[in-house]
Amino acid sequence: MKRGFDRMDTEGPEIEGIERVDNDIWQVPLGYKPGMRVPGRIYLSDKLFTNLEKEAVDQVANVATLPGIQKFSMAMPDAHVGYGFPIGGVAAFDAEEGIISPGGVGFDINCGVRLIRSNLEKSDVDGKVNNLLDSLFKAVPSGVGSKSRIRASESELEEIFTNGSRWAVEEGYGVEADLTHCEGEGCIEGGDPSQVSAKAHKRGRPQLGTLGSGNHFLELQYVDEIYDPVAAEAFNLKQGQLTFMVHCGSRGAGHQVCTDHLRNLTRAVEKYKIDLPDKQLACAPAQSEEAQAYFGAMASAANYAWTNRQIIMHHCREVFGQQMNMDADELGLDLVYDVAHNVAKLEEHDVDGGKKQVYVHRKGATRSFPAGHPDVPKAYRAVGQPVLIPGSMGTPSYVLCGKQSAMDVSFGSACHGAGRVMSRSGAKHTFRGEQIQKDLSGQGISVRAAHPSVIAEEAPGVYKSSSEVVDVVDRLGIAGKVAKLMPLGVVKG
DNA sequence: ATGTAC
Repeated sequence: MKRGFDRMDTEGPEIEGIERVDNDIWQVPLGYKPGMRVPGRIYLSDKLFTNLEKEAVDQVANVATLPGIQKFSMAMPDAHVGYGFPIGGVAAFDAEEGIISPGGVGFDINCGVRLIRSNLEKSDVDGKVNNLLDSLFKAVPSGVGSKSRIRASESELEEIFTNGSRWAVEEGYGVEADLTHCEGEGCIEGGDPSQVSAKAHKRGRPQLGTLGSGNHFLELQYVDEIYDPVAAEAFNLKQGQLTFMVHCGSRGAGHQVCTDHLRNLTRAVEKYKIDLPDKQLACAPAQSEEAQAYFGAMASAANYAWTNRQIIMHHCREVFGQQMNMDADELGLDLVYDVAHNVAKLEEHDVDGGKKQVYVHRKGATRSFPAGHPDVPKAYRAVGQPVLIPGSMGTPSYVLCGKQSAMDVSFGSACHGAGRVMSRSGAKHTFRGEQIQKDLSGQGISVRAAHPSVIAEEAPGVYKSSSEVVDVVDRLGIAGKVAKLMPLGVVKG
């Protein structure tokens, strides 16, 4: 196997000081680093353990030192090193005594995934995949700095930042059911456009309905396997069915929000005299002006991301209509669900035998609420929320459903994807985009990309096995496998 | 992830 050149590729068989406490559960004990207020927990199989970076474990321990952290500083099986907090990290902080930190959310605020089902079967697109991909590639601007034809006015942008994807539906980019089939109905309450800088407004205005770059994609897929027939029926999924996935985030607007507020919260660390093991953990007391300003801006960026995915989905539906020569009812391109992978949310959880309000930071982690939870859409209340896990390019994606254990062990959270094992720079040295594209084509998977280098950076070999990651959360009962989706064609940013 | 460094 080809290998890259940087430390992310080194296989570390032993990480001193961490302990296995159960199958797939590793503990970072209080003594691992000074100042830890709670232990760390890393949910990981033996096999994935060989890819675990020591620096990611150190980050789990660093997060455990933050004021007001509850139960454990956690990392999902797809964890790897991130800015301050690990990607794949989950941490909940007391809403009164705790902190809020942009590092716990990441730069791509509400990077997330939506899944669309259809009345079509795989065979219905035989010989049409390439035309569909070409049209999708044209309909959704992609790549770094891409812009759309939509120009939201200042008042429209403020509405999007405040209320999320409802604006898009009211403007005709979708239907009411798209909102009820979306995490939080496409909105985090508390979005505050006045905390979003003029620069972030300016970057966001021309980017509604654009895909972006990196691991973001549009994917034509089919249901290859059903694991849980009851949940699959609730989600309106069946064997052989054509599905469609959108993976993207808040583009330049979210990035700018993170940049702006990191600067502000770095100053707040001194003001509130918070002792940090790593400057990248910049944060402020949850109820402070600075933390609430960040939260309002972060919620705005999250709302922008949901609107972005809503508009992208609408344009893709139009493409399907034209290419398949079918109307909306015939196509049945209904939104199954949309999940955020990078957000902080104010939620109620059971802690120490009582209910508590906490700011749950999920950075590369999916909410995974179980059956019966009031925040699960009514249509899915009997089985749990859909948990959408995109594969890396050319590998399967998974649909899971939220399970009760998630509420007990991970503040209602599960993994979010495969997780990188090689950096982008390593990947560009190791792979050539044209060759990867050819290899995938040989497997029956067509790829379109804004630039070949993106294909190299996102080559299947730079990610862990999504199947292995998903199996860990399934075994732990954090989320249960419902269906496996295989790619037919991909549009990369 | 990102007007891919300020």
